[in-house]
Amino acid sequence: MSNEYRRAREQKRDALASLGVNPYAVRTPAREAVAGLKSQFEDLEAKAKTAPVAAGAQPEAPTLAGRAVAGRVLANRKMGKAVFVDVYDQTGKLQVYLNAKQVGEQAMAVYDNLDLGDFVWVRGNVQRTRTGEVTLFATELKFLTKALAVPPLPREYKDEQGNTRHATAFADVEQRYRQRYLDLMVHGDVRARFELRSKVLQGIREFLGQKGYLEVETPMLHSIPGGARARPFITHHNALHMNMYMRIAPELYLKRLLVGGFERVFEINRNFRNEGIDATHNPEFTMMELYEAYGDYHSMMEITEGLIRHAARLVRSHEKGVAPEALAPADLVFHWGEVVIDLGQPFRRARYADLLREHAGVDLHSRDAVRAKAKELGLELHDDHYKLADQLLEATALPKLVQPTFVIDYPTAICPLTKACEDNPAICERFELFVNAVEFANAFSELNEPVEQLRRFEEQVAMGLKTQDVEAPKEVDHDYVHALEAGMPPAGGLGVGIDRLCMLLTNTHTIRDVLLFPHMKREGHDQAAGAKQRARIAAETLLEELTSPELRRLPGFDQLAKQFEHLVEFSRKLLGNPHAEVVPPHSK
RNA sequence: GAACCGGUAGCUCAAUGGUAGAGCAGCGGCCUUUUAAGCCGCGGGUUCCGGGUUCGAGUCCCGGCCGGUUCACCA
Repeated sequence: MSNEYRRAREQKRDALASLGVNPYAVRTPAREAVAGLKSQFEDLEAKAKTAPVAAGAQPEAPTLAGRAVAGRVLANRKMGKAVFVDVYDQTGKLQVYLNAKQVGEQAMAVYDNLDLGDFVWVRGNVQRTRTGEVTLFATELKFLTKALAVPPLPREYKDEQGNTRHATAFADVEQRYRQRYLDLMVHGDVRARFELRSKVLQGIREFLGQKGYLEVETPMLHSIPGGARARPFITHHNALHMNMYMRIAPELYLKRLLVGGFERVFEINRNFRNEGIDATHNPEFTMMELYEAYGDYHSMMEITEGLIRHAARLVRSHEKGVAPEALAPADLVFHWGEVVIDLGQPFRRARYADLLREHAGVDLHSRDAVRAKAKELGLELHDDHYKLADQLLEATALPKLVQPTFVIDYPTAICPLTKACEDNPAICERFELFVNAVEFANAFSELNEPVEQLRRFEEQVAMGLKTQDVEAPKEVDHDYVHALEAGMPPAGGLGVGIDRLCMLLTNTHTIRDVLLFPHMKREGHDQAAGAKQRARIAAETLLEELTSPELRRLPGFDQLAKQFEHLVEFSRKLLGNPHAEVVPPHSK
């Protein structure tokens, strides 16, 4: 039985309590980080080696006396009355030697109730053992926390050639995502990747801060979803009696700030899109968006390049343990799966229409040529000419874009928020950055003409209604148009997918590996249970709506209410007679 | 949404249709500088779930759940 393990640990927990030891200690005495302690010891050794020794005198073994560390015990080697345990903290592993003579009988009684996975604090003298391991010889032991579950054990060892090897522990990909805490506990490389992710974010904030950008937070709950083309998550605000949408993009709010007088703003936060999950998509993903008054898509290209390069520097500097200034140009070469990406080189710029001509052999504006080529390639034939052209570009040119490439000058027809080029209204000032065919950034010279913006919004809504497009906006954000009427300076705007950037900079091939807690289907929750849950929420929502006075006043309400009585009755049966769950919340 | 692959002890993995095993971890014992410590002994299983075929199913068949990969869709 799996309970066997837990039972043994519970018994030890109780044994600790009867020894007068709190198995979940409240306070931890002062301590040092393992890595710092180890390097201090090595410095001491280096000094001892060069220090002159008096003739005939025995050189003393270098010792750091009375030092303490705290961490999780993940290995236990018992050697008669001597014991070696490996204590891990965030910075590394330290071997600890325990012996009744030095640490005392009481502490050894505590040790007897120690399991792998428990947390301890130890104080003692740091020395090297005869086998060469830096070791803390404990004189004090304090028990900190009992782990009732058995941890998966890290297996790191030296092979015959003396190389450090890792044996697989906790290899089930699914469980590693679901129980990321165990994955992190066991896999140092996973922790390292998330440290690098933090560096990427730090790098971006640093870079933008230096350029005078203000970091802001705009709403995550929107009453009208906008700023991108995507299906939103819908939620409901009880007190306000209104539906709300998890934001699909912060764009329209950030541009309101330009109207308000901020000239450089950025936001790093999640966007939510109700779409499928795969190697490059998670329902919530982190986006950096910035807006620069008096900028345009040219200034956005410069800042994109600078930003990515700066983040890359910080990542490499952290990996190599050297200052960013000390990095060589070759350090900005990143291996990403099969390909090698040089982020030190200036990014290529290529016109949309030129790429289409080069790789598909067609003119962007020629309906017949685009359609014929798409047909030839067996693409789904979209009615909309420029959408079809976009698919054609995606199928032909994008896979060829391995090194960072700004694809510039998009057709205006597929860019509702972008300013058209002055000399050609069919083309607009937008770019997307591709690396190895993956979209990394999207930017444009922002459309700031209220009348034109309203026209495009209305066209989108009308088109969406006509084509039953679930992703098309359902409503025009009139307040945004009002904001533009108040006057927004010419501006450049940029969005960078942070998760994908982290994938590139950490040589990772699925977005789940750069997300601490990627979304997964619920376990042990079958379709029937899921359907019941949804039905209950639907019933509750409807019941709440029925209590609203506005609805009661509408003609036909009585009939609706009567019909609903039946629905409630059936619901009760269906949901297993949970009376309490289907009683109208405000019914009187 | 489709195809393929996978799910066995706490962890990593075995097991031609024929009594479900090993290493680590656990429990008991020996060992005072080990390090994937070692040695002796002992426990440990809803083989993802539900059906079916069979004298007999971890294994074969059908359905379902969860995951991975590729494709499609999406941006």
